[in-house]
Amino acid sequence: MQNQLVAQIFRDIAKILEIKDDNPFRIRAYERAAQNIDSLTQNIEDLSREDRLTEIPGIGNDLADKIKEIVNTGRLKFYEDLKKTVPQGIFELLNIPSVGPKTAKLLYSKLKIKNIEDLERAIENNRLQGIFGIKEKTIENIIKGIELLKKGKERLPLVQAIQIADDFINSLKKLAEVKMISSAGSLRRQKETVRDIDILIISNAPQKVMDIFVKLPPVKEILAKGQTKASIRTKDDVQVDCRVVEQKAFGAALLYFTGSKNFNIKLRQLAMRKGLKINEYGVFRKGRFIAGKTEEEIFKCLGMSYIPPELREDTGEIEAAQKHQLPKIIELHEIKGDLHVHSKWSDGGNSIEEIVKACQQRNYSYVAIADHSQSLKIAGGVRIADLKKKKQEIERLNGKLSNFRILFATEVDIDSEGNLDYDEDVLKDFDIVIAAIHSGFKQSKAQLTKRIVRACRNRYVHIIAHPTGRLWGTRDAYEVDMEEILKVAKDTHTHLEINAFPQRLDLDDLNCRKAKEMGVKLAISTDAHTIEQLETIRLGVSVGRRGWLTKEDVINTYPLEELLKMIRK
DNA sequence: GCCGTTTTCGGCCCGACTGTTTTCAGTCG
Repeated sequence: MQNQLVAQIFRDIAKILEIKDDNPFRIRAYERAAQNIDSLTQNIEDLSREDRLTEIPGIGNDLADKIKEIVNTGRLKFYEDLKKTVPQGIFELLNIPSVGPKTAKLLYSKLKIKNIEDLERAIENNRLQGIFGIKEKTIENIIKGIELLKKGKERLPLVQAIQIADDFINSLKKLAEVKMISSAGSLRRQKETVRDIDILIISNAPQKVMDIFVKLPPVKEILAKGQTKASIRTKDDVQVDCRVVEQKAFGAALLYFTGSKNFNIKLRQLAMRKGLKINEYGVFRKGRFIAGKTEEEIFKCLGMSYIPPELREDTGEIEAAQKHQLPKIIELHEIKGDLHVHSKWSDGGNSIEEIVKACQQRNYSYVAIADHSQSLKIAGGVRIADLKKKKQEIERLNGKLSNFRILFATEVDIDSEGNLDYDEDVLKDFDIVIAAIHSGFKQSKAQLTKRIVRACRNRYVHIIAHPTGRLWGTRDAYEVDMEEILKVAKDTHTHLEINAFPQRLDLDDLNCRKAKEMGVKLAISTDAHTIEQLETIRLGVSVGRRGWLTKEDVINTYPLEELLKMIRK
């Protein structure tokens, strides 16, 4: 899969062209191409071979030829020549907040600064003073920017971002001046990680709201503060942007502030062709305000269906909405049960009875108690001798329940060869068998793929849990051939899991979409080890929504009887 | 460099905030 390589080369080209002060539209063309290739669900090699590259939005004849060259030879002459025209490492400067292409170029042309180390030395030796266009404040901002970059603040996992945003929103919505408040940006789009937090407020007293916002307890530093917009940095170094508009612009502002950037550009272009102008204050025809209070009315006046925030990435949703062919993506309330919950029988914190109660409170009609298998001793894997007792307990509890069913399940370990940790005559007794890899992550891509494929081929395995094994901040996804796994999953009628555990969220949105296209149905499960964690199901649903899944694509939206029929191999 | 329900050429989203060059360029989202 060379998609990433191609996207990276195009991104680098865009940066070089930026420094060279090339045509900004040409630069954006490379950036847009890179982004669209990144969100592609197909292999770019396949598209190249089939001569279908120009079907990718933002790819014309020129870029198609460049992609072909990369795919066929692993390199691009244009890129290599271009690289020679700027000093190596100068892109590094663009990573510093407040330093853009103009400043980077200035620093190089005047002082021969070509990386961060050079820049730091120049600042120490007061060599920046006296450069045309650079004064005290700019130097200060560069120093701050370098500091920030060095802290290496990565993107924030969604679950943490939600927490921080909620803290701000809860403090602000108490104010009499705040009429309405909403998160926006990538948080509202429910991206798995976000870079900063965006908050939109409706108020008639913007200045007052701003004053209070920048003085809230978590605020460490004010980055910018104007009439209607302010940015701060929290004590944990998270940037929070706040924007205040008046009520009649709420929808327009929410739309603009939610993004994504490419989505906004596409939508505004489309409006332009209809003789309309969209900005964050509304939709205008010949300068006259015609819509803006709600997002719904804006989509309507563009002649398209409402696009949920999770889909706003310019990956085909706009075209689908114009034809009124957007799928009706899954909603939280459509989940009828959790298919991956751990109990005290292995390393979970709650008894089956407690789990059932919590699930009933969530209006579920079933839950699969999927404890670890025997070899996973560190996680209290259930010995074969104890399985019978566990099953008896479940049967006893089921006897007392009406309108709810506990499923006897296991999360059986896949060993380094792809063998399962229980024999088939044990597996056949479970209502649901989930198979998962818990060790040997460093094996080759081929071997890891083979292990999962073998598990899929087992006639008792219904679901593959957390198929790429990533643990956010701890472990990268292990490398597997997802295409191959999806093919086998389809052939063997096996389902893949979206694991809603906040550090996993895997399968990710892109692979979900790919799974759907290939006809593989998914399960959205929490892998909860305590009943509190059942709540994380909403994160899993968000991943599914971003992956264009409808309730029909997700097996645990079906009533119990249908579910059991559906998973039969 | 892409793209077309005005266009195969001539456009390309739009605005806030900051710092510095007193009318605007640079950066950001």
